[in-house]
Amino acid sequence: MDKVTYSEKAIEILEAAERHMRAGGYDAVSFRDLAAEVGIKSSSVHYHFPQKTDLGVAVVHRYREKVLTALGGPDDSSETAHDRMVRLCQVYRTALEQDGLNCLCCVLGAEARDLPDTVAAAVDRFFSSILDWIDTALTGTAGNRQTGTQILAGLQGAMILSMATGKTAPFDETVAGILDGFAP
Amino acid sequence: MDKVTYSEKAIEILEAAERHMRAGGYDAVSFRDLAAEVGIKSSSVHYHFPQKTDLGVAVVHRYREKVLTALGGPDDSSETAHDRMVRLCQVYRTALEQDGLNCLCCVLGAEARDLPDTVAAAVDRFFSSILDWIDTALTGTAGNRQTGTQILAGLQGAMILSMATGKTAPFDETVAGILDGFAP
DNA sequence: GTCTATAATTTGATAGAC
DNA sequence: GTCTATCAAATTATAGAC
Repeated sequence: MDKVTYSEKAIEILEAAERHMRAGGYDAVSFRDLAAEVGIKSSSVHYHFPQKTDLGVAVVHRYREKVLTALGGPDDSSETAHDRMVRLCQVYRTALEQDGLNCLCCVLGAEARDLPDTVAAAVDRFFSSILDWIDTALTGTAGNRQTGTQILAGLQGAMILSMATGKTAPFDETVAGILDGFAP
Repeated sequence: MDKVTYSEKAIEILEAAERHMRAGGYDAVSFRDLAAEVGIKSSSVHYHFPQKTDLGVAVVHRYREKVLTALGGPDDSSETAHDRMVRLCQVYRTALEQDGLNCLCCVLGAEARDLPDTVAAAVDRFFSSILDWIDTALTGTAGNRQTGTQILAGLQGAMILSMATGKTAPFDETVAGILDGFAP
């Protein structure tokens, strides 16, 4: 697979870049700010990630792996589809409540038209992977790709409303509606 | 009311700024680019909108009024709640298909944490106004504020998925799910 | 790996003439 | 209202020493 390993310092840079991107988008990341946060100079950040697009792609790929890991397997037969959707919603809620930050690909997806092509492609791949996960998680239910799209759209939109209003209520209300679709 | 009138040139600037913001967010707008697009110099743009935050707030307010106008009255008694929700979805779809651009407040809401306070407040007001419209439009049905939040979240998230994947299918599939909730 | 130094460009913003 | 001219700051990025 295309697993990549990073030095400790590179990981510090990736984490800082992710925070800034989730708060303000691709343009909210600056090499100088990142450098100051991890205690080096901006030219040293370029050593780890030559171009900003390299950093952007790496952040999105890493975020994708982190989310998929947090989601766990979508095909554990001891679970119901409802269990899995609860977990999906929980992963998003933790991101919102614990970090106080948006989903990375919610922010980048919104400004996708202006993103460098390689970064936009990584964002596209993120959504594709999450939809695949949901697809498998819903196997054997009335769920199909369309249901998965509706669920994912609801989660992304719910995050926007919560970030824009500064309240968690919109997110929770939307999630309640999503999970109701799986109640008996 | 707080209606504001603008000169023709100011309107040209507002329209250009809206396009850039809907494509790439607040930082995608530059006074020099706007100036070139409307055929004047950047210092002349500052004459119309002294600070960038002034421009940002004006764009959001103007967008809100345009969307509310496009939505029309939410309390026409000759319509059903379903009719009104179809119109709401149609307004969003037109924005996506005709302009090829995201909803302005979907982009700005996603990066709300890093926006200047006055701009973030304008985005908050936009969502509040749309939720009020939906609230009224659903009067007399099982609809309440929570249902409205779910519908609005679905629309915003659907736009993100469609912009990020470059396809309209995710939007249409999500809208179909939303409108199904009002079918007999 | 990290540094200093620097280049080339872009940004928001202002002063003052016309 | 628009212009020229300018500023201070920030941006991505590179060259070369240690």
